[in-house]
Amino acid sequence: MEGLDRDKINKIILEASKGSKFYENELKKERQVNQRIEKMMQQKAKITEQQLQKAQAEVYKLSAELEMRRDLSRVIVHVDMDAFYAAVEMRDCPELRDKPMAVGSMSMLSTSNYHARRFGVRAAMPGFIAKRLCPNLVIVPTNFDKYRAVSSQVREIFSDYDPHFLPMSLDEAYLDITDHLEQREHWPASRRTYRVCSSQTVEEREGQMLEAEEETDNLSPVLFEDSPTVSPTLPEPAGDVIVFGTCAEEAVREMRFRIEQKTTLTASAGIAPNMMLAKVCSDKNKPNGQYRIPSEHQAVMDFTKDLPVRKVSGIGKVTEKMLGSLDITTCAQLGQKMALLSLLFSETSWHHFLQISLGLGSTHRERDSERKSMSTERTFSEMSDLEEQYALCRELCEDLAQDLQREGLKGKTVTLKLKNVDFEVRTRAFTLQCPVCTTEEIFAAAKDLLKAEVDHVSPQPLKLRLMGVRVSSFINVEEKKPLQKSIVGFLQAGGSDPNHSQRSAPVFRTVADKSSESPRKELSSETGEQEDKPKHQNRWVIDSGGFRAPQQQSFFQRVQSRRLAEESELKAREENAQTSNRPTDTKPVTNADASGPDKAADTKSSTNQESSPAASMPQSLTCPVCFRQMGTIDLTALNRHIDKCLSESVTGCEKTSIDTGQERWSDVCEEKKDQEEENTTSSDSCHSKATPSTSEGDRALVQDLPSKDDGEKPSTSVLNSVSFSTEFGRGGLTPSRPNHDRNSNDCDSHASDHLSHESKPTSVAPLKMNSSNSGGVFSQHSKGTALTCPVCCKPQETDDLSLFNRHVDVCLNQRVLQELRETDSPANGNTEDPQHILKSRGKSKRKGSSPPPSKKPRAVGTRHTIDKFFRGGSR
DNA sequence: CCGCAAACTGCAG
DNA sequence: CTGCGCTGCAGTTTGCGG
Repeated sequence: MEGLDRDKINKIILEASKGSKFYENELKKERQVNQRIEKMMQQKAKITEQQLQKAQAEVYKLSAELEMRRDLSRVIVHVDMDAFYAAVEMRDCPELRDKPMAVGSMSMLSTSNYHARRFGVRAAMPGFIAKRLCPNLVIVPTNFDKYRAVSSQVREIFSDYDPHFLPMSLDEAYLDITDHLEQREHWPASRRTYRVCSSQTVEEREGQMLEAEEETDNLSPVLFEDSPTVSPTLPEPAGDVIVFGTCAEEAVREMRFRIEQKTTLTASAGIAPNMMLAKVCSDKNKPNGQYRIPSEHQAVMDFTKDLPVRKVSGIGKVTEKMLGSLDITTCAQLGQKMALLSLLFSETSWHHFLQISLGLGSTHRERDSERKSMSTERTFSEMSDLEEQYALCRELCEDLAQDLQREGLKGKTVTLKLKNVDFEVRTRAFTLQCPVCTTEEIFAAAKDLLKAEVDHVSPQPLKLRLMGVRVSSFINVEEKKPLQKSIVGFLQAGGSDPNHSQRSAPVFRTVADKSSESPRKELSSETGEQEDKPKHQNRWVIDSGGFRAPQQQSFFQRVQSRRLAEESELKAREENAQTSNRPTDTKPVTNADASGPDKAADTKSSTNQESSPAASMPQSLTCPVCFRQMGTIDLTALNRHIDKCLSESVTGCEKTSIDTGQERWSDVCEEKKDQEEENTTSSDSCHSKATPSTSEGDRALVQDLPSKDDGEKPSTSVLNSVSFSTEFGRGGLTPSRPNHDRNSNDCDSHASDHLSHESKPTSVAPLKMNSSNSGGVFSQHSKGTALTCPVCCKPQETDDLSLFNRHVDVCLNQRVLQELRETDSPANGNTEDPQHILKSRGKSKRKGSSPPPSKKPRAVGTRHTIDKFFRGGSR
């Protein structure tokens, strides 16, 4: 069988890249790394024997501590599908089976089959280079829908062994099978018996068998050195029955067998006492093999001893090189040089190194982390035209805004990323006063950043090959929980209405992500605890079945929630794609449109802080009564709108007819939409559009209000209702309610966040209610059933749950307003500057989550910090 | 000195 | 014939202002 040797491969790759801009940049990066190493060596030269001894003592101490905490009680499995994308494509297209093929494009490959790997064709290699290595290479475009489908099949099997398994990607997951093994011990053989019933024909299976043998012959023997106990990888002829044992190896073998039966794809697995080792193990007998490190101290140390550091997840090319310059290539050497490393690297880094050298890793999941940023970027052929660049920037903002809104996120920091034709990357960031999520808001910031960069290089034009936009610093959604619990009682009282309680009482559940109801159904075991989510992301959602209070999750439980969220997100996306035409009120109206002429002048005239994107960027206001996003900062318009809302509240709920409300709103939106469309034609016009006229008196009122320019407290002279609305809207605490998006129930948490400050427990209810996909609260009702509002107890003439929920919102918010009017005057703290609240909150969050800054000069980025490992541990 | 934001880097999949 | 991705996280460095 043909193939290429390593030298030849390297030579071809070099020749293909040499002289290119990319290559030049690579060389430049390499020189930078070398400089880093040089600096490190200089430091090393200065280290005294005494320092080293002291450091050694510290290392010993920490090692002992870590050793004491070593947990060998868990059996962790890392499963990795073999050449996943390629394998799926080969399965579905038999002609590809005996050809070298890869999945991806001419510019980048995602993966390649084992056939192609013999030519040096690898993942993350550009297709055109792969073609030089292997001219016969077939490149198949990616088909993620297909991979997702297969992935979910595989995950179903995973959940039989660990319902809380942790998926890392479509083709990879960690499982904790400790509990499974305990149960399995007592299982009768019949429960571990599987019949080989493949949909494949015998010939097909034989063909596969041949291929497997073929590959085995051609690949390095080390790669295929299987664990002693591993049984033949391919199923026996049809009709046969396989009985798997009860030990860990047998359980994993059974799992792999089932995967292959179900998908005809093979997987590799690693079994070890922690995730770090399991991951390394899964690679050991790839493809279609498994390897186990027994849960014994000596076995772990034996394995770790000769393990190349590069094999460990988190040690990349640069770290490998830096360690290599200190003569460290294996984990044993890593351990021997820990004292030195502790003097040369940051605390975070050397702690990580120490863990690796001891063969330690996490044995359970850290708490589910929330998303920290969202971005989109695009590579293209050289672009120097300014107009084009701005247009692209806007396009990216648009895409990003859509994604943000889909997840109900708003962030304060906008980052622009640029890569020029020389592959030099620059990022420019700006942090706004208020969190944003709409196209116009993001673009307003991004275009200023772009302009700054254009100015910076002028008179030369910016020659770009990539542009990206990122939003981060999402508003804190924590600290809302107690209140959310308190709403339960309230809602239950309301929910006792026969109309929706008779079938099955509405149930509150906490979910990690808003839209996770549907996928949950697919899961095999539906125990209560497994659905409960960690505190910090509790959201109440109605479901059928019975009331469940939130509980702390243990171990891998959170993982499942994350997976559910992922899956549901996928679903949501698909749904979104199908319903491309949104109602007119969906698009949050742009801010730039709404900014008055004075604003425009502001941005253009000055260069100080005031003209920064934050200052020039108007924020969107949200009506505190009906919670609709105004899409404008025109306070006059908002006031008028609130007046209407309030006057309706006085006359009673039934008057706040959902229908009329919507009509009115869509009228407003039509207006705004027109403006927006006009504006999109020219990026410069963004600041030049004034909102619909305002009277002089109104204008005065507006100017009295706090602006993001000063961030001061609102003037006490403003009308009650206005200061209220300002607090809600400007502070970013009110959920922006994209009433358009059926999938978004998003921002409820933010609202309760706000209300928690107000100490108005009962008032929070409605926000939680409009969450679920189907419209929220009473998603249980059957078609045609009349719905009765739990607040005003009036039957609603609508079948549409989202409308109904909105009505409930309105009712409840009117209650809130009433209560606030009765008990709170602006003087007793309700007018506290929302900016201030946000800011202090942001602070406290960061404090909790970020490790102390390191003082060490040279450090390597490490993915897993020791803090993280400890967090889940006994400390 | 601290805290923060910005800019940049490394890493994984 | 050309020609090296996208997303997200975490960590480090630097400069600023209190």
